[in-house]
Amino acid sequence: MKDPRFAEHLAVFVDVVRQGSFSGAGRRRGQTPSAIVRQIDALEHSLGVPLLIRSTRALTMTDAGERLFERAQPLLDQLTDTHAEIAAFDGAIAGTFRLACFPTFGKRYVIPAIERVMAEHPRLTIELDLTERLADPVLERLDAVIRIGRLADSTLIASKLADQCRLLIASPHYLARSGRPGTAAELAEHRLIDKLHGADLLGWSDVGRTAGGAAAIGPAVFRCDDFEAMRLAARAGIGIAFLPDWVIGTDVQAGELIRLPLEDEPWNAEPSGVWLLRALAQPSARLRIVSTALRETIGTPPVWTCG
Amino acid sequence: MKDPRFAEHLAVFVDVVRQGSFSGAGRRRGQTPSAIVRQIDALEHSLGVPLLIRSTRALTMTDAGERLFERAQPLLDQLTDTHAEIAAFDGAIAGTFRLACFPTFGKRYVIPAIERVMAEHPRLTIELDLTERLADPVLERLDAVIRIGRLADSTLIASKLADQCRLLIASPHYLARSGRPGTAAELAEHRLIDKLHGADLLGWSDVGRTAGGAAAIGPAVFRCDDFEAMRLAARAGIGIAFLPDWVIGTDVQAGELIRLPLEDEPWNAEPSGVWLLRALAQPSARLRIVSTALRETIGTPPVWTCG
DNA sequence: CTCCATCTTTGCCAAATGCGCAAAGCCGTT
DNA sequence: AACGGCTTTGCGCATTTGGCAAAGATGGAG
Repeated sequence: MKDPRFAEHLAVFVDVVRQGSFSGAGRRRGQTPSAIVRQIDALEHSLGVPLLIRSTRALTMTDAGERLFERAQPLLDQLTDTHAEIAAFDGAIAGTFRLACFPTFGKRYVIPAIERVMAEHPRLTIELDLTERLADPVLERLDAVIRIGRLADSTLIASKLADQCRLLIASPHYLARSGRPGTAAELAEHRLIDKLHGADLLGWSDVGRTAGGAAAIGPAVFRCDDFEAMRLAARAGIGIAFLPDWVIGTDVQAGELIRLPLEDEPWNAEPSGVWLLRALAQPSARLRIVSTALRETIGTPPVWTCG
Repeated sequence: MKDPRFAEHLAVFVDVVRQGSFSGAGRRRGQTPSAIVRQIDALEHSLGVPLLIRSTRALTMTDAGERLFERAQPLLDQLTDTHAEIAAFDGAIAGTFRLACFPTFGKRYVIPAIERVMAEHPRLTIELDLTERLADPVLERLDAVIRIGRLADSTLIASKLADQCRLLIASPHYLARSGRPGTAAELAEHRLIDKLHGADLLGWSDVGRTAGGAAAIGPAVFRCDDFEAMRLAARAGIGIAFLPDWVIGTDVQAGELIRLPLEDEPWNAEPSGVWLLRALAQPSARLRIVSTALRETIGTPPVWTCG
């Protein structure tokens, strides 16, 4: 075909129509409006007919554009399905797998899992994005992201890697020195370790809220954006921390940190977990292998679980 | 989809399988084997599985490759058909139309036709390749080529623009000075005008062959690769020329050149013509417009026809 | 009516990509 | 063993792509 980039530009065109603007499509794709405009110009030039009638506030399709839009989605779906079908072959795993997750989880569990996968599949390469942000697999062209906590509704497909709980914990010598709180209200008299710029799914507000009445939170004397640092601060006796069990579960098991199960921990009443999220319905062979390795590394029940 | 170039590389993959080698696919596409290899590498990397088992003599597909090959052709056909369907909308003609033809034909008939088309469609742009070569529309990414004479079988789709004949002609004063040959054999005693590096479909050998026995060809005293120059040489009385009627038809009509219909011109026994050839089954809107303009410029019967 | 926010467009330029070239090595045939 | 034609890959260069910034358009809010 004369225009090898036809399918590529077609997908851009569909995004423009769906989003209603070049700017919207650009945000969706992580590109500037000028880049989008140029790709649509290339498509129109290749076809020799205009597809869109533009103004700065309204974008409408021509007859040709409407016809193309009708035809485009099934075509793009078939391309996507075919890509996924072939990518699911696992005779010989190669290529790049891109994953985003929280830094602490990544260092603790993902890297060990991936070490093993790469040993077994030398031609596989990994790009691991350790970030506190909620990465978007579609926008950032990731194969998967690991999300922790409760999931917001989205078009992403989730598979559960493990359960998780959030634990109130302190070191034994902190408790010996400052007393052991018996209720959530008593936390007001204690020194707390807080997350500096945490994601929405973590934070003391859950403890305050589920204990009833006004949040009874004491002063945060140590704030940091890194789970690992918070764990070390807790072990050092700086204060009481509120952390996921995958961060401190093994310290609790070892007696280095003491769990404070105040009021039966209502913040764990609803199920919560560690999830692997992907955009495509059909998992690629790489994703299945990485998923399996993660589950094996995490264990069943997870290695961080406290009785 | 993660790989925007998937469809593009898919088409390359299909060519590689069809041609049986990277080198063959490269020749088909006008690219070097290294460029083809890289595109296949990109495809395999994107899919994460090998598609081809390579050696320097044999290229075989893996299971994944076979499956992809099965799926690819219908997909690529649908893309091509969709492109063609949309390109056939002629609400507003724009884009580039690429055409190749012989220089003399181009200057005499194509440029006047295209002048008119571009006046009517200001957003249309034309790339006109005036060449003595037989241009390949697929390889050179042309919308169409004009071929003259009898057509070799090919996958190209031909529509006839006009009939053509080849004529033996000389100027009146050449004939007055050198005598008028009555048979093909008598040409041996005359001075001839020949084409320097002509294409297969033109040349004195046809005159010699159809007149029976050994070719009775006189000395070529003027050789040139340009039809227009040959026409001017004939008018100047340099010798006898053997040219298509679209080159010298109007000179014969005006009496400036005399047609020599030796032995009922057996070289015109089989039909011959001027053809517009394209690669795609469905003509684009641009092609229809250019085709119509060419027919109108050439006329019915052609303006060059001699009674 | 004015202002503002957000859009599209386009020239310019930097960054990224793709490809040709050339060389090395492989492989089947002669 | 030699040869022809293949694949592969490093390198350099040309081309393409896309971000930036500025200009102008447009609808809604005040």
